[in-house]
Amino acid sequence: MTPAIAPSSTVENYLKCIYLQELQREGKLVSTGQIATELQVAPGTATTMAKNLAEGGLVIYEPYSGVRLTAEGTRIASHVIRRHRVVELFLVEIMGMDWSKVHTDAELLEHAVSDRLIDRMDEMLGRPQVDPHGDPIPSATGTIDATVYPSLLTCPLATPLEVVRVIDQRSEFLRLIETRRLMPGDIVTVVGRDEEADTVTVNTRKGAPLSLGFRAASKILVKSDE
Amino acid sequence: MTPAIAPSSTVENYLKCIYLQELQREGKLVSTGQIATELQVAPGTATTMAKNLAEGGLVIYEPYSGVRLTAEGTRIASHVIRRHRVVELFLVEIMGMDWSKVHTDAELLEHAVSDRLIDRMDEMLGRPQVDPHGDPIPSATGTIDATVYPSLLTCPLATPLEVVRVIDQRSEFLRLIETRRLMPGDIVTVVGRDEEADTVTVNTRKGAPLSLGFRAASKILVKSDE
DNA sequence: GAACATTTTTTGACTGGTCAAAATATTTAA
DNA sequence: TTAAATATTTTGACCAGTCAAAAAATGTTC
Repeated sequence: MTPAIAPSSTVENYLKCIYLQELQREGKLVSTGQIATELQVAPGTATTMAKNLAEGGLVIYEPYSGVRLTAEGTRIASHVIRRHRVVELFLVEIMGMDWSKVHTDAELLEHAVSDRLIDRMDEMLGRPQVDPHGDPIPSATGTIDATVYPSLLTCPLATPLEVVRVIDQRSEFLRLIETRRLMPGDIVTVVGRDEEADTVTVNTRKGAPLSLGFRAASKILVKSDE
Repeated sequence: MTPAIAPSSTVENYLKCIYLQELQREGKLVSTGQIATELQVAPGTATTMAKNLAEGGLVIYEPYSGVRLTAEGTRIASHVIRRHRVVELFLVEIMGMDWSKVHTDAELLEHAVSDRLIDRMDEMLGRPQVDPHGDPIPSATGTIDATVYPSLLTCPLATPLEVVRVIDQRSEFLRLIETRRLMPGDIVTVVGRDEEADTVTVNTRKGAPLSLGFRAASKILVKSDE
C-alpha cells in the first residue's frame, strides 16, 4: 500500500532496463556499467540513479557490484514492459503499422498511456500472450511467461521448427527477418552450422537457403517440439 | 527551415495554452498571469518561460504586457492541438472510450505520439473536422476552422438549433451535457433567458426543460442556421 | 603480490523547470 | 495626482537528470 508517487519516465526506463537485464543474466546483479551502456548515459549517471532508486526502495544497490530490483521495482518495471508490448501489438494489429518501425513509437507511448487505456487495448486484442516480436506480455498483475526457447544456434538440426520470438528491435534487423520469412509463426529448418565460418544455414519457406552469423542466429528463437 | 530540436512537453504545453488564449481573446497579447493561472504555475515561472520562448523565437514577449506567438510558435502549437484532438476522437470512435474521460489521456498522449501515428489515426477516422467536443482539428499544415458560433446565451430564442461544440473539458460538466442530451449533434431550443435569475431555459429532445446558469450556457455553442 | 588495466564512484558543474518572496510596474480609485 | 491595489518581474534557491574528469576500488597478468 505504498502511496508511491508516479515514477518519472526516466525512472521507468531505468527500471525496465534493469528488469530486462535480470531476465537474461539470471540471478546476477546488474552492474551500473551495463545500465549506462544500455541507456546511453555516462557511467556516473547510472551510479547516481542506482542510489536514487535504492533510496526510493525500487532496487537493492550494492556498491561496486550492481543492482537488483525489489518487489516494488519489479512491479513497476513489468507494468512498463506490459504497456510497451501491448502498445506495440496494438499499433501493428489494430492500426496496421509496420512491425519493424513500431518499437520507437512504443518507447514513447509506454510512459504516456493510462492503465484504463492499456486495458482497453488489451481487450481489443483479445488478451494476447505475446507482442509482434514474440516477446511475452506481462499480465496486469505482473506475471510473465518465462519459457526458455532454443535459438537457431542451439536448436536441433534438420527439423522444421516454428519461429516464436525475435530478440532485436532494430528495424534494419526486423526488415531482414521479414523479407527472409523468419517472423514469429514462420517455419524454418536449420540445415547446418559452421563454427569456423561463424555461420548457421537455414531453409525458410521462401527462397534459397540463408546464411546467418552466430550472433544473428542467436536472436531468433524457435519452438522445438509439441 | 529551422532545424529546431523537438520542444519539450513543457514548452508544448505553454505554446498550446497561449494559442488557445489567443483564439478567444482575439488580437490581444496573452499575459503571463493568464498563462500562470491556466497552467497552474507560479506567476514568476510563467514570466521566466515567456523569456525562454522569446529567446527561442517561439513568441514575441513584451514585458508587462504579455506574449504573442510567432509563426513558428503557432505552427508548433497547432500541431500539439491537432495531436490532442485527433487522439481524443480516436479514443472515442475507434476505442470506444468515454468521451467525458478522454481529455486527460489525450493531455498526455499529445506529447508522445509521432506524426506517422497521428496521420494513421486521422486516416482511420476519415480525416475528421472536429473532435468529440466539437473542437475543430487543425490540419497537418496548421490551418484551423475559425467559424464563430453563438452560444445558448447569444443564439435566437424559440428556434431549434444544433449543438456544435462544448467548451469545457471537465468530465463532470461533460457528463451533465451527456445526460441532458446537449452533446454535439443534439437539437435544442432556448425558450427563455432571465438576466436576474442568471438562468437560461432550454428544451432538449429528452426530459423536462432544463435550467442552466449563464456561465454554463455560454459554454454550449450552436449552429444558428445554415 | 606488484603493476597495469578496467570498472565504478565521486566531485563539481550545468540545464530545464519550478517555487516563494521581495522588488517593481501598472492600473484603479480617491 | 497621489495613494492603494493589483499584476509582473526579479532574485535566490531547489530538484531531477545529466556530463566530464578525477579518484578509488576491483580485476587481471605476469
